[in-house]
Amino acid sequence: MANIQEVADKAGVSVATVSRVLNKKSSVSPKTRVKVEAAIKELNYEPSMLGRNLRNSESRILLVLIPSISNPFYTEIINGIEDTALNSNYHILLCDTDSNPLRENIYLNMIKNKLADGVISMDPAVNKKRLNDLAKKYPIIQCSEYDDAGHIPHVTINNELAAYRAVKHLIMLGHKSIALINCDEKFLYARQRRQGYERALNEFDIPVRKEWIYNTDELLFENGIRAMRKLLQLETTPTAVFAVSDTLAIGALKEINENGLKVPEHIAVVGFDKISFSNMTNPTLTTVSQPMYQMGCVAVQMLINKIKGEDVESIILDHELIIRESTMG
Amino acid sequence: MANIQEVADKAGVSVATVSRVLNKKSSVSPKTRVKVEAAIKELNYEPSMLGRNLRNSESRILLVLIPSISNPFYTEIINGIEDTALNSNYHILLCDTDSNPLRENIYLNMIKNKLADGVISMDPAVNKKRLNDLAKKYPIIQCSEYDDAGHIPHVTINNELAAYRAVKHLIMLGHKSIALINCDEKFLYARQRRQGYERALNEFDIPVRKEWIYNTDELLFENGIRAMRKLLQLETTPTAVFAVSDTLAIGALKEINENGLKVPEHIAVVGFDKISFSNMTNPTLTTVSQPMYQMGCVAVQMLINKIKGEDVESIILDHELIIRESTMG
DNA sequence: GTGAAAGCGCTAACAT
DNA sequence: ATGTTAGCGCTTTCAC
Repeated sequence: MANIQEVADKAGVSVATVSRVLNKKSSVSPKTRVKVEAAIKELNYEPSMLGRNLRNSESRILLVLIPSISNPFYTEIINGIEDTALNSNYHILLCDTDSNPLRENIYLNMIKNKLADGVISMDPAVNKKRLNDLAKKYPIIQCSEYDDAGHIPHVTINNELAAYRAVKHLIMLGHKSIALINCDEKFLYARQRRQGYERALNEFDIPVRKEWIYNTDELLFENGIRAMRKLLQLETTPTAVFAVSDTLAIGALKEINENGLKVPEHIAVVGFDKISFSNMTNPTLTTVSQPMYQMGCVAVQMLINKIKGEDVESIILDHELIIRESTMG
Repeated sequence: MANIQEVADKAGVSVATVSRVLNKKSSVSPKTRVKVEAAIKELNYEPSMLGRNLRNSESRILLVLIPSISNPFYTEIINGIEDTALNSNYHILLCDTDSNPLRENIYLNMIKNKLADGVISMDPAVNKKRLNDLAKKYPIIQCSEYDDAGHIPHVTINNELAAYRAVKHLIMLGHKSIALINCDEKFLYARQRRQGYERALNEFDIPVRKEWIYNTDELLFENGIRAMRKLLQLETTPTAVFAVSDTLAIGALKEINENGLKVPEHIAVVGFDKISFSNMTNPTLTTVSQPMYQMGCVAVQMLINKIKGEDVESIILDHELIIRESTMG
C-alpha cells in the first residue's frame, strides 16, 4: 500500500500538501490539487487511519456496552446509535458484556488504551463504581439504565410513570388482582417500575400482595415461564400480570396457554419494550413502547458533545402504552 | 495520560526496557522489572494502542458484516465470533450493512484504511464483485452465505441437504401438498434450499407446483404473513409449509391461526434456524438447527489464520432437524 | 500557496 | 540485560 510520501513524490509536492488535499481544510491551488488527486488515483492510495489516529490522538471509535446482544430490546437502540455515529464519522464497537465483570473490564480498558474515544453504557449490571471513576476522566453516557446516585449524563424514560400507566390500564379494565413479574431489584429500572406498580394500586386502594410480586434473575423467556408457573400455583391467582419486559411477558403468555387458560379472558398480560416479536404472539401483546431508535441517536449526540468537551445534561424521553389483544381481546 | 517515556524516566531506564516489560517477550532482570512495574503503577500508565498499532501496522480489529442486527439468526453467530476473537486478542466491529451498498462501502473501506485487519461477511446481499476484488489483497472469510462462483473461503452448512431433510420429514408424515416459502432466489442459500425441496418431492414422485412456491423480499415476520395469506387464497391449499427461516415460519403460523386453522392438524409448518423464539410459539416450531455459535468460532479462526498468511480451506458444518409441535402435534 | 520538520507513542534492530 | 535510535503514516506549526 502506498503511503502519503509516495503520493507526494509522484505528484511532485510535499507531504504537507497531500495532507491538505486530503483534509480539504486549508487552501491548495487548483493546479496542485489536480496533480495530487491524479497521483492518489494512480497509486490507489488510501490514507492510513493508524497514522492519522495517532497523530490526532483519537480513534473515532465509540464503545457501546450491552448486557446481551440476544435481547431484542437493544437492537433498535443500536440502529439509532449506528446511524448517528456514522453520520458524525464515528464507528461503534459493540460490546456484549454478558453482564460479566471480566469481559466488561476488557472492554472498558479500551478507552484507557485510546482505542475508544467514549462509551455508551446500557448494561444495568455494570460496575457502577468503576464506571463513575472512569467518567471523571473519560466521556461516558448511560443509555436506558443509569445510576441515580452517580453523576454520569443519561438518556432514559420515566420508568415509574410508564409502569404506573400500564398498571392503571389494567385497573381501568376492572382488574384488582394484578401480579408483577419484575427483574432483580438491584437494577434501578426494576425498582422504579415496582414503584409505579405500587403507586397505581395504592391510588385505587388495592392492597399490594407480596406473593403476587415475582422477581427474576434475567429477562429471558424461560424466566417468564417460571414466574407464571409460580403465580398459577398460588391459592388465589391474579387476573392480570404486568411483566417488566416483553420477553418475560411472552414466557408468561406461553405458560398461561399451557395451562389451558385464555388471554385476556382469564388472565390479562402487559409487557414492556414493544420488541418486534410482541406483535407476532397470539394474542398480540399490550406493551409499553420506548423510543428506542431515538434513544440511541440522542445517546450518541450527547457522547459526541461530551467528547468535544461540552457540558451535557441528562434527557428523559417519552414513552407510550400500546394497547393490543392481551388486555383487550 | 502518561506515556512510555515518562515511565522510563521515572523508573530510570530506557523506553526499550519499558516496552520489554510491557510485552513480556525478551528478558528483563527481575530488579528492573520491579522498578518499571512500580513506575507504571505510580503513573497509572496505560499503553496507547494508537502508537502500538501504528508501529505494528495492525488494528487488531475484525470487521463483521451482517445485513441486519435485528435478525435473531445472527446473534448466536456473533456470540461465537466475539468469544473467539476476544480470546485471540482481537476486537470486532459489528457492521449492520442494512444490505445497503453505500453503508457496505463505508465499512469495507475500513480495511483499506487499516482500521480493520480482516472481514467476516455474512451479508447475502453483499456486492460479490467488490468482495472478491478486496479478497485478493485483504483477508476475508464468508460465513453462512457465500459466493459459489468466487474464491473466498467460507464456513457454512449444506443448505440443499438440510432443506431436503426438512421436506422429506413432511413427506414421511404423509404430506403431499407442501408449499415453500422462500426468500429471493438471488441469494445462493435460497436457490440451494429450493433445490433440496424439489429433490425431496421428486424422490417421492410428487409434482412441483409453481403456485406453492412463494418468494419473499426479506425474512421478516410480515413477509411470512403475506406469503401465507397468498397460499391460503389458492383454490387448493397446501397441507404443509416449509419456510426458509423461522421468522417467516412464525409469520405463517400467525396467519394460519388468524384464519381459524390449526397447526399441525390443518397445516404443518417447518422453519429454519432455530432462533430462540422458535420455542416460544404456540405450537412450538419444527426447524433446522444450524451450529451458529460454532460457525462464528470457526469463521474467526479461519480469518485469523488468513491474516497470518496461512492457506485456508472452506468448511461445511453439520445441521440438525429439530422436530417439535408444528409438525407433530 | 507550499515546503521543511517536529512529533504523536510505540517496537525492534542493532549496539553495547 | 539494557540503551540508542530509526521509523510506522500522518497532521500541523512555522517559515518563506
